Amino acid sequence: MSIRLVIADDQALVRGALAALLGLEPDIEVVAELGDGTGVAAAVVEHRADVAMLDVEMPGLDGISAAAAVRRAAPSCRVLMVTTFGRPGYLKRAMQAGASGFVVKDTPARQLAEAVRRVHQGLRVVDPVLAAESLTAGDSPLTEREGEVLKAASDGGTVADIAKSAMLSEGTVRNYLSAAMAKTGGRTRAEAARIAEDNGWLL
Amino acid sequence: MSIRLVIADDQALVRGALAALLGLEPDIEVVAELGDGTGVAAAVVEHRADVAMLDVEMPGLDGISAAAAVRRAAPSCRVLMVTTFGRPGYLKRAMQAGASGFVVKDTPARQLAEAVRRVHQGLRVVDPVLAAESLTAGDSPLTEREGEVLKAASDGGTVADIAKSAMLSEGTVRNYLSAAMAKTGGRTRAEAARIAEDNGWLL
DNA sequence: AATGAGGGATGACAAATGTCATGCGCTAGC
DNA sequence: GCTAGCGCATGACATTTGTCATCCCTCATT
Repeated sequence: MSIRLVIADDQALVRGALAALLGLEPDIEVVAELGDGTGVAAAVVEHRADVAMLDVEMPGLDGISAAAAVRRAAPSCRVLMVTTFGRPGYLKRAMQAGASGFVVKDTPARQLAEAVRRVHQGLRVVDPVLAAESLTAGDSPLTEREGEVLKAASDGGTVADIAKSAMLSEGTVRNYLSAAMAKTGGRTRAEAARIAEDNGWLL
Repeated sequence: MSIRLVIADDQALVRGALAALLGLEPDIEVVAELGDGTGVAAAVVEHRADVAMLDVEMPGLDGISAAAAVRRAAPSCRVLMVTTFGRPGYLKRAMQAGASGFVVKDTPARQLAEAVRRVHQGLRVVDPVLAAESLTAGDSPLTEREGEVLKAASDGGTVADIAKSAMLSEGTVRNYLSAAMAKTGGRTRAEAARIAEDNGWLL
């Protein structure tokens, strides 16, 4: 009985290539390919998938939320996250969302099928380096609002822009940015945003 | 006689998956896989490759420079760029560096093998949407120094940081940033950096 | 020889940003 | 019932940015 696998990744080329790679394995069957997170849970149910392989960065519903949706809709289906960026915060939140495994896209291709099998057997698959990082830097020190404001700041607008988009006064925005800078250790809002981004604290 | 292909992409999983996908084609033979740009030209020569498939974003030598190196070392080898980001400036510079094709990673997987074949036959393969964009926004309006400074600014440091890293006075840095903001249309240096980045003007 | 573009710099000024103290209301924990 | 933390806001203040005029030097074009 082969493992029924659903693959979601926004880059069609990568998605197709991963499907081709895993389709070569005799014990794995790719039953669905998706380009965003919105339809994943439904596809898992429809195809009675055993494992869902999800990218974290996706348009529509992000991989973390999609993982949670899958767990709710089909508790027997395991989730394996596959991501470009090995961000501590992503790992932590993926696990909290019910993922069983977390691999970065620069692990050797040979290990991928093995990761799928392990996850299918109920084991956890986590990059050890990332797991260690996640222990020290995993939790976001930012409050929800601080995160929101910092995220709004990350594409370079002025305080006035951020205030408008977050429905806050300019002074409040500056206060949140100041707090975020203190907590992240950044000396400008841009630096703070970059640090938070790298740690997977934004989304 | 099958097409001898060299693949370079920094993400091992993607690289392996692409190799698997293309390896399924009867007329394509993957003769080498690289994780960065530095060894590409040598590998092309060593394996007498017909086509080199290069990612733009790579550690060490970036894909554009690697393309130029390949053309110098083996003029008969065609270059197909494969990239995550469809940035007009990348396309333009890739073509100037001697690439024959440019596809983004969210084109359907089926078309990839076809793109390789077309490139091998001496045809050009370019996403039409991107080609159009490249006509309007392709050329960087920034001077070399402006680009350098903007790039240095893009990870969020202060003017003092940038001045130190570029060996310039703070006033000069501010002048360059000001010029870059005027040319890109950004209202802050962060926005200018984002715009330049999106257009493929930095690197 | 003159022109213009780019690299580099200074100084002055206005606007934006970052810091801090302070205030109020709300909710959760002790 | 008190305290602490968070959301939200003001106002004042010092710094940092961004803008502009102006200068010098070099190199390529005309």
